[in-house]
Amino acid sequence: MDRSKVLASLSALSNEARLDLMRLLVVAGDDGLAAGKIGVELGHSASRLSFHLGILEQAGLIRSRRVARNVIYSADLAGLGGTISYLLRDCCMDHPQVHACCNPARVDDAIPMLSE
Amino acid sequence: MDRSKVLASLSALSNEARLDLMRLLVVAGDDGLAAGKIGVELGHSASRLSFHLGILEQAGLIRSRRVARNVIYSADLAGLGGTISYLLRDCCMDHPQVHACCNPARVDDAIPMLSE
DNA sequence: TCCATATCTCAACTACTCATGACATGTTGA
DNA sequence: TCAACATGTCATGAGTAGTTGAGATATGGA
Repeated sequence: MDRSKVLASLSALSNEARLDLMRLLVVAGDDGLAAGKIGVELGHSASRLSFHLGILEQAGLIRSRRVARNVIYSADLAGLGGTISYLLRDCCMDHPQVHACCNPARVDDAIPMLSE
Repeated sequence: MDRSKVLASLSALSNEARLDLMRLLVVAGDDGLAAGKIGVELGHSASRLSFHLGILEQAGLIRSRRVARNVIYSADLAGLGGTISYLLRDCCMDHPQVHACCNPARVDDAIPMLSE
């Protein structure tokens, strides 16, 4: 995953509406959700929703497919994972203290830290 | 870690200059680096550097301390870890496919995925 | 005290982000 | 074919981010 893509992903995730969108789509799983249903769920106008979905899709964090008259959106877990992975490896240099946070099963191996 | 803090962290990280800063400070370790040295290393003007350091510090991703006439900056690994942890847990709902990416030692346990 | 060094703050400007409403496009069923 | 529905695109305007250069503040040594 290249740097500009990671920057786009982080920028996409740094917005409350889009963070809500991501969570909703992760929960929805591979089946995804129709745009209209998402709008109702989150209380966004169609154009606002379309704007944010477009940013997430361009960042490679979600995917879309047309089914009849609906457009179904679903989370792209590889994109999400790739972004987090980049942060851990290329930005945090795989520092054990940072790694400990995302690997609950192995926290004891690492330096004591970060519970908030 | 609360949501607004995570949003601030993600926003802070979604900028090339600040991502460079973070990496530099993670590598520098607990000793940290003086602002002047960082500026030389990354080729930023003093005011530009101060601006970005301020954003990272406000987001809880770095810390500063004054030593003589220098201000020494160092990475706040707990802040960084907390942000990544939030993404994994509250946004990705601890999905195994996303988790796999940040736990090289246990990738085999998870669904095959994301190498790019 | 005075000067050089290190860093921060401020104003001004450009560029970008985001929300809104109007309109366009594409799809389905009568 | 036409109306209703689902979604996307566009123009606009407010607000915010980022860069620059000038100047302010703080520190240490002569």
